Amino acid sequence: MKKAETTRLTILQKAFELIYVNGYQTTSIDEIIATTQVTKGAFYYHFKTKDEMGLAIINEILKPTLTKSFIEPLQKEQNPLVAIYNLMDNLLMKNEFLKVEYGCPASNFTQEMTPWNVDFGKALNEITKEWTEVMTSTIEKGKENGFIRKEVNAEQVTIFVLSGYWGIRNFGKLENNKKTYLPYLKQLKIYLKSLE
Amino acid sequence: MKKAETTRLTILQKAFELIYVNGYQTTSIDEIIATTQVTKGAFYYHFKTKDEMGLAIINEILKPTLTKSFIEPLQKEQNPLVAIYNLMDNLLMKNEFLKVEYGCPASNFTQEMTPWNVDFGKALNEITKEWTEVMTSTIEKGKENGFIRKEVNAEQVTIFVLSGYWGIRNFGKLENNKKTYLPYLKQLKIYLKSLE
DNA sequence: CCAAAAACATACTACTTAGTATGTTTTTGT
DNA sequence: ACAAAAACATACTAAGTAGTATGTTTTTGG
Repeated sequence: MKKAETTRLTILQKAFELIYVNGYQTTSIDEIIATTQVTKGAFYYHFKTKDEMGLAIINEILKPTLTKSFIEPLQKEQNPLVAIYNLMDNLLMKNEFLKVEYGCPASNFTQEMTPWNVDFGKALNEITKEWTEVMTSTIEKGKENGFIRKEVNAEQVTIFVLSGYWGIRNFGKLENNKKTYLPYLKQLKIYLKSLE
Repeated sequence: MKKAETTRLTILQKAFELIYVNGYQTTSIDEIIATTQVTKGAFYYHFKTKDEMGLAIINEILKPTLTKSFIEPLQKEQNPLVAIYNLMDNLLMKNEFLKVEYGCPASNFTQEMTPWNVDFGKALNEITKEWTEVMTSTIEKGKENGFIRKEVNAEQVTIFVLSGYWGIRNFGKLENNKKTYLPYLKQLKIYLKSLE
């Protein structure tokens, strides 16, 4: 990788972490360049504005990250009910990067940036769309393979499950303890079983 | 009401609306005193800091509001499954104050303020605790009255339902359309029916 | 009615913010 | 090797921020 590209990526990655912890508004450019050891000139050579950087973070950091940890696991299991439960269990209890006190980065961004920044909303919507589409088609396949009852509405279940995930992340922030996730996971398991 | 109390309440109410729409960080004191027609001297006579005002908003505006629209409806119905569904339907589809593009004020506050402000977290946690306790006991009563199966875990269901609500609020922000709520509500109904 | 306290008004400060102007250094293609 | 472009560095600006200093007006209790 070229050195200039490295600089750019360093900014995006460090800024992403800072924003995940502190929020977008409260993470200043000065803070970003201080922790990355990059000067202001370098920063503004790579990004015209702070929002351009924010968009780049969503598209170049958040999106591939979520694809890897949210989407791929769904495609590797044949039984979608098992896949969904294991995905949630991994995201909530085992993922090393996602911290209970900081919530879900995608959810944080959505909460903080929409509706007042249209571009952010669009970019985040694309990510969500990808996730819901994959989960929906996974469920559909599960119906064909006899894992799930035929009368189950795949899209409804997807939205229901995703909502639960985002919501329990919020709950975790409040309680600041992963134990909060346990009753959610238990009930999720029961709910998923009801779809068999 | 005394005039001074009126001033204080005006500040809290207008600030609450501004924060609901724009977020806490991006709502400045100057903006608040401009829209309330209250001078800076008056503002800082009533509140020592911005955060003191924020806390007052949570305790004096948000808390009673949520009690009225989130908790009381649960206590007026005997069948908890009907009560929960109608509550969600009202909050999502019919409530005039809550707008799809701005989400749920309690959720917004939680997302934006915790964990970096401990006092905010505590105050918000109390509100949530109240809601979950009422919903849990409502479900327990429903078990005794034969509306809900005995083996259902009330606390699990409460957390599951509340998570879904917060999550779908986030979804609504992304889509900026109340229609997003419909598949969630349909699936919620099915889920609740499975508890009978 | 009138002094003391409460309530409000105005002008200011110190600091932070995103962004710019104007450089210098490094890389790159020929 | 060397000019041109890319990449980075430093010092600055203008606008905003929360909060303060120092007043004036209004209310209140005796």
